[in-house]
Amino acid sequence: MSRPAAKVTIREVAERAQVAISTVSHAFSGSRPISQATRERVLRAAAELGYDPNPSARSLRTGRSGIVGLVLRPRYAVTGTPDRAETFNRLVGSIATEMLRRKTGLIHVPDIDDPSVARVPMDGCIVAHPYGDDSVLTELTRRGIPVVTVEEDPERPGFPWAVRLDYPAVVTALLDHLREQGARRITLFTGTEDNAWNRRTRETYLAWSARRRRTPRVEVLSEGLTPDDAAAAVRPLLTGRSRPDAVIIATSDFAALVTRVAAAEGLRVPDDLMVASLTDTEHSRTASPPITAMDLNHEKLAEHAVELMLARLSGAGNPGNHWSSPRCCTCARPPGARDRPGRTVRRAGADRHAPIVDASITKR
Amino acid sequence: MSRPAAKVTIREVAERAQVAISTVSHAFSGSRPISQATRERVLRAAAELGYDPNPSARSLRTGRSGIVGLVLRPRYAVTGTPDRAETFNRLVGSIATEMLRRKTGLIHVPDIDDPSVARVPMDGCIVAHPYGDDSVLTELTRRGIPVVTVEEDPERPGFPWAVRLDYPAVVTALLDHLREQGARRITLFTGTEDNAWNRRTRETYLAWSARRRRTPRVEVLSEGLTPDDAAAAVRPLLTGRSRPDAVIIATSDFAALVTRVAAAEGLRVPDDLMVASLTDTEHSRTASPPITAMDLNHEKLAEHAVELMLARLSGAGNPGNHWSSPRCCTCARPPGARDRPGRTVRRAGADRHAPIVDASITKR
DNA sequence: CTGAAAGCGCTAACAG
DNA sequence: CTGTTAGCGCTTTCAG
Repeated sequence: MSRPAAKVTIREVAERAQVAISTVSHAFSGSRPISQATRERVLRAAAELGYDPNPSARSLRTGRSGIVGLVLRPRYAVTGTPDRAETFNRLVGSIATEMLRRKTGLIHVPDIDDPSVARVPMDGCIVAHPYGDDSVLTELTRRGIPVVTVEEDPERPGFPWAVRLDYPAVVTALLDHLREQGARRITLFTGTEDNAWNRRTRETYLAWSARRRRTPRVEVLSEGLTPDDAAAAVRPLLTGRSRPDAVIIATSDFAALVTRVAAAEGLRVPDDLMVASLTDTEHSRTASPPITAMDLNHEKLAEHAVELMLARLSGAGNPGNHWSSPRCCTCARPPGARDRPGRTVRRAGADRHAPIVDASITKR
Repeated sequence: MSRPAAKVTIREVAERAQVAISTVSHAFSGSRPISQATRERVLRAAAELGYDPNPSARSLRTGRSGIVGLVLRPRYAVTGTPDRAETFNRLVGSIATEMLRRKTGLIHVPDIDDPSVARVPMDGCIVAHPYGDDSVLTELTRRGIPVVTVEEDPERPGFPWAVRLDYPAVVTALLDHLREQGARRITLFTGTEDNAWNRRTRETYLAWSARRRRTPRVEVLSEGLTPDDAAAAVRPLLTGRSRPDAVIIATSDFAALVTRVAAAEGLRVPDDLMVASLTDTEHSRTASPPITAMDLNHEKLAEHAVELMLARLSGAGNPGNHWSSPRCCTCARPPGARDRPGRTVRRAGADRHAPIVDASITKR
């Protein structure tokens, strides 16, 4: 019982149970008929010795580890502000929880680009928020590791194993909301991270502006800026004769910062300046004055990404065929397509795509 | 370059480079002298073939995987309320971030008790918030896997590889704060989870009550209760002639709930009833009326747990000897001991213990 | 400095 | 139904 924890192998179990090692193996896996008597003898011997199968040996032999990797791409997600940490934590927590439910190991993959870092045994890998033409996707593909992404790599529009967010719908709703509140000149402060989040939101903003015959105004604000630098960059853009009466700021911590800058400039929020952000965090939820925010719905993204990964690993040839939970998704809609509110559009070939998750906006 | 991602082995690299496979191995590991010419030939062959060492084969051979496991014990942390999720996410996120910094793989271990679930290759395992006489600790120890815990198993007080929280100091501070605000009858609502959090806070409450010559009043509220059941259980205890003028409720979501129950009973918070919680979440931070809360300081716990784990894996015989970051810790203080504010106590043998992290309270 | 060979512990043919 | 055996891909002696 309280044996000194020496690692006991299948061979010792076989000896003690007086059977061949293959019998022990099969007694556990059930992959071939074993007489009741033998099975019991084996299991008892194993229990007495405290046998525990060596996962590396098993993986080496079978070629599978039963482990899924996770890589979170955004540079500023890990280091950085509490807001970024919150976003990171929410996604990681959701994926971990979902994997736990599925009783499958999830491993945070350390530095896939650094050759000096030890490789990790994974059957597949979830890559969250990839960049355009993402190098990690390239590398994993080269290694032959099946990948599922949370949000698409914007340079790989045809990649079918991506869970997408429906940006056009939600960003349009956000813009319409601001407009209904009286906004006439909306400036978008976008980030420098080249991912779907920045790209799609910008595209949607431009398309909306064109449709509404408004002059778009896009400013770039690096996610890596210090609060002071960000404030300094934003300040001159909030004043002057053509100043905006509403701003959309990608990162929520910068959004909170903008409200302070505005106050310092004598602008009242939201009367003189409405502020909205493209990610929802505690900051945006509790800011005073209030900040309207887009919720990326990490929990749903995670749930679907995990489901998609497991489907892919169990041999699904393409995402659509084996997809089982179209609940919150509009799977029929090809990426980029927009449908009218309340209307479901079905198109040929659409079932070859992974689902699109609905984001939402919280109006404040 | 864009080879069809067939897994290439060390043998093929050896063939292409016209060397023995052991030479290839050593060319990568640098564990024996290799001539410059051969090394280059090997590395080029590897690059051309897209060689990627098989981690399972390596682990099988070396006996180490370079991966650390993570198990989060509290039953209600994963499923359950948003508050629990936040607590879970914060801890998981912090540990993941810290492990990433250390370029070491972190794996969420699925269901260690369930024999049908595939084992996972880990060199060590971090167990967060273990129960008293925790079965997972027992099992891991039996398997000979080095363990570090976040908070101690209350039934294993001598276990040195535990990062502890300084409950006496912070809970006493919390009680003193309530008392200074005028609280005369403080009731503690404790949970049913048998872990350090519940035990230590209760002990401290009882000790404080004895010291202050107050009659302690402890009520038990299972963490698994639905909000409705929790409300129903709490309601009668808030009223009556000997009703408390302050309550400390372990879980913050129940704390928020108590404020609602109190309001429904016509009690004003905090005038008629002060409310404090033993964990800090967005709920407690933003509740109105305000909730004083204890912050478990997950980030620091995580940082220290990871550091301790890596120290243990690199052969540290005991925690104290290899401990390098006593910044926020009062390592000299044996578990349970209290020192006077602003005074550092050093005791013999204290360096054999892992650090004690300071929690804090946020007064609201 | 390099090669040959022995396994790490397990699974999956293939024989009985 | 059970036993024997050949490796999975790698590291590490031990010889040259």
